[in-house]
Formats: sequence, C-alpha cells, structure tokens
Amino acid sequence: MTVTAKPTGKSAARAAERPAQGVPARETGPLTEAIELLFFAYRDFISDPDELLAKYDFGRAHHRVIHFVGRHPGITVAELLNILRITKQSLARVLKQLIERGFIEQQTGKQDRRQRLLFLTPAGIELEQRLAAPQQARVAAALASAGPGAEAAWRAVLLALVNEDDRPEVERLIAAQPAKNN
Amino acid sequence: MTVTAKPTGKSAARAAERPAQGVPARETGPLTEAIELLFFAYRDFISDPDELLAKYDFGRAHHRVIHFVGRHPGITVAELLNILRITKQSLARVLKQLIERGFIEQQTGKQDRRQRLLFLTPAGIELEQRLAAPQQARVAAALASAGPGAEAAWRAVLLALVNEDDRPEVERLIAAQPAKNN
DNA sequence: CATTTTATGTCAGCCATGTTGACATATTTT
DNA sequence: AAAATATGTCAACATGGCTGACATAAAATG
Repeated sequence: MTVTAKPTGKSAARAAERPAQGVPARETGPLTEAIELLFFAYRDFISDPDELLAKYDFGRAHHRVIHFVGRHPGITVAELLNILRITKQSLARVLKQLIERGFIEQQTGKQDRRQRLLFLTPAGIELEQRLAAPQQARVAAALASAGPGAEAAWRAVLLALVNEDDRPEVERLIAAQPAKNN
Repeated sequence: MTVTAKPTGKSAARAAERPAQGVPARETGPLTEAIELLFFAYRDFISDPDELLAKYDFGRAHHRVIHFVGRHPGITVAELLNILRITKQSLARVLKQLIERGFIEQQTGKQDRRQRLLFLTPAGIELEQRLAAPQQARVAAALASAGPGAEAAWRAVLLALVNEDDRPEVERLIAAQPAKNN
C-alpha cells in the first residue's frame, strides 16, 4: 500500500487511544512484512516535521520544496518539477507562498535569463534545518541501532527500489558536490 | 521531507521529459542522503499500483484498506483506524465504496455484535494480489541485489524508524499467525 | 531577422482524501 | 437503568494533487 496526506491535528475523532489487540495477520510471506514495515516506518518518519510545519501554516508540500531548494541552491523550476514529479501548477501554489513569506527567493539566471533560480533565504535555511533535525536524529538512531553495515545495506536497498531508469539521476541528485557560483 | 498524494495520470503538464543535469547538491552529510534515498525509493515504490487502481477508479486510500483487511481478515473498524491513523470519516468514505462495489464485506461480530468485522470478498482478494504483486517483485529484486544480510538490516532499520511506543504493536501486526475463526 | 521553441507563470475549475464537530443507533458494560 | 463503546453519518472545510488553456520573455534556429 501507500502513504498519503497529512493529519493536521491530534485528531479527536481518531481511533480511541490504542484499541490494540486484534486480528492475527494472515500468513503472506516475508515480503509482505518487509513492505508493511516500510509503510509503518514511513508513516512515523514523515510525522516528525508536521507539528513544526503547522505552526507556519505550511504543509508537506512546502517541506519538500524547502528541502530540495536547500539541497540544490539555484535549482531551476523545471528541475524541481522533475524531482517532485508534480505539475507546475501544484508547485506554483506552494512556491508562491514560500516566496511571499520570505523563505525562498528567485534570481534570474545569468546564462539563461528565462530561468528563475531558486534559493533559500536565511529564514528558509533556518526553517529547513529545524525541519531536518528530527528526521536526521531519527535516521541516525535507527542506523546506529541496526549496527555497523546497516547503513550500506540500507542505502543499497533503497537505491535498488528506485526505478532503474531513474537510478543514475537519483545518484547524481543525492551526491554532494562543492558549491558552484551563479 | 515527505510524500503525499497521487498523480492521477501521466501528466501532460509535467516537467518536459527529463530536463536533468542541474544544480549540484550542497554538502549536508550522509544522513541527508539516506533521507533523500528514502524519499526517492518511496516515491517509486508507491507508484507501482497506481495504474491498476486507476482502472477501478480507486486511489491509494482504497489500496491501504484492501491491503490491511486482506492481511487481517475480520479486522474491526477501530483496529483499522489505529493502523491507518486517519479519522473514521475518512475511512468511512473509501470503505463504503469498497463495500458497495463488492471488494469488502462486513460481518457482525459474534462475541460483540456492535463490531463490523471486515473481510475481503473473492474479488477483493484478487485485487489485493494484483496490487501487491509489483510491489513484492520490486522489494524482492531490491533485497536480492543488495546481497545477503540486506533483508535483516533493512528490517532492523525500518523497525527502528517506527516510533518507539508503536514498535511492539507494529511487530505484532506484521507477524504472521495461523488463521483464527470468527 | 523572423520564427519556433523553451522556461516560466497564471487563470479557472475539478477531485481525492485528509480534517473537525455534532449527533444517532445498537450493544455491551457497569 | 445508566454509562460507555463501536460504528455510522451529516455538513463543512483544507490541502494538494490534477487538467486545459493561455500569456510572456528569452533563447535557439532557419
């Protein structure tokens, strides 16, 4: 299965505080368990920044934009769309808000003046770091608890989960490089 | 960052077929890379069933319900809410459609007649398997390519990513057990 | 230099799936 | 008999996807 949107609050109408117990799982093999673990891990992993985002009246879409602009200063709109795999209308909505509220700024490209290169402002950098901190802590703790070698295996599996066609690009995207100047 | 909703189609308004290239990544440490890998892996992982779901006019929410009802035949509504962490109103919407269209059926609980135990119909079972197949294949291939021991590390890290409070319950949920009879 | 293509922005509207609050019913528990 | 529980449902709203259409500026091309 799949993960979707954003629980805004602590949910009064939510299931009454751990009914728990319950129905045994049908035997469907270890792959199913590995898949469900991914669901549960992701569910909790993405819950970290939500509280902070809510204070800014931002959502997860804003988080993703802040993250990738922070990671790739000077990224173009087209590149960001390619990473996020959403339409430009969807991106435009959150990007506009982030610009209006001073977390992201645009610069006209020097070589290609049609491009609007995106950068975090100082406020944007601060927010990015505040959003990233709990997720980094969570991943660091998980990798540490899983012992040495876990990180390499983790990365290998995750990369192999990516569509084969996209793997070279993903590797390029996540690889850190010395800053360039626009 | 975080993953959210569902691209319905192949998106004409989407980024023009791999603009690629682009801005180098800022150096932010290996944790950031591990986090981004999770984003990209999840992005592609959840894309598998979407095409099939679209043929039924279903979305990811339906997928999640079908999956967990299939995995826990006779699960109660309250238990399902606790797994999904959504409100009962949100669940009610998709559940109603799945019942109307004959993929899920309800049975009044025998011990507690207030409960509506949920089961997949034969059509539901078939759909569940068709949805699961590509994801299982993807995970199987990824684990295989990452070599022996990768699965253990993978599971350890994922479980450690789950909120500590929820870990016992997640372990219980994913553990297969022989069927019980209602 | 005229034309076409590209990068971006934007308007208008739709849909899926979250949310809240309130309330109704049947059933079990106390 | 009363209270608590499991479920269902109504009404309204927000977020963030989507489509289609169109506008502008700049670059690339013939």
